Amino acid sequence: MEEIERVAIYRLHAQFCKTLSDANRLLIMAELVKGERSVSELVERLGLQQANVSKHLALMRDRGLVTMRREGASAYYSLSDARIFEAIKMLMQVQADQFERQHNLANRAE
Amino acid sequence: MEEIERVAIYRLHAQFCKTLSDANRLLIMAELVKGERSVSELVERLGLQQANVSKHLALMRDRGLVTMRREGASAYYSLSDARIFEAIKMLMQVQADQFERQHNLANRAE
DNA sequence: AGAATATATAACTATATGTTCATATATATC
DNA sequence: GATATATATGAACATATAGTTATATATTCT
Repeated sequence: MEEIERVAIYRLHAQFCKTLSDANRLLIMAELVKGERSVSELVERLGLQQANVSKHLALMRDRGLVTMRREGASAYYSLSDARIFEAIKMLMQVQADQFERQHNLANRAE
Repeated sequence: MEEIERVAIYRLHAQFCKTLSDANRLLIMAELVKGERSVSELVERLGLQQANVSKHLALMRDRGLVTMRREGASAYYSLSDARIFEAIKMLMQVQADQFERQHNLANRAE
């Protein structure tokens, strides 16, 4: 693989990862992993502004993390691929393990 | 789990994910997954500025993604947990699959 | 001690991003 | 067709972040 192509791929993937790097978007995904939700359901459950939720969803849709289904005036969103939340969980576990390790070290130091 | 705590956890995790959301940092991690590297090795292989690499490494170290070992004047970095790159690979695969799916749809439409 | 090498950091600039408010668009209901 | 409801979007602002240049710190070698 050429170096230029390689860099381009990582640039693209960085943008994909950037979509995971906002707390509100992670909360939205944690909600969607339970099942399909409409915008207003997300607004109500997460206590965010409607415009804010719509914007996050538009971004996530652009980048292929969620899909949308229209039903009347409502828009129902779902995760496009279960592995996305699998990866998130895996990373959260790494972080949790590190936190615990640090905690143990701190205790042993007392 | 309380809602406030839940949000705090996702905020922390978002910061962790944010560390994955830069192309140069992903390139650094792709290099480190092959094995320990010094700063100058990374600078040479990736063609980035030394100050830039040092900054990214400092950030990654702060957030627990890499560990550092000093040897003389050199600093050797490695990934702190193999699962980090596993998660990255998983997400890249999701993206690759989506790309392929879109490509197939485009071909079928011709 | 002084020079050379390796890494880190501070200051600065440019750019990207999240949030909010206001408004637009689309669908359903009367 | 007018009104209400659901969602999307544009403008504006504040903030965060990446990259660069210059410099500081630390270590090795002579």
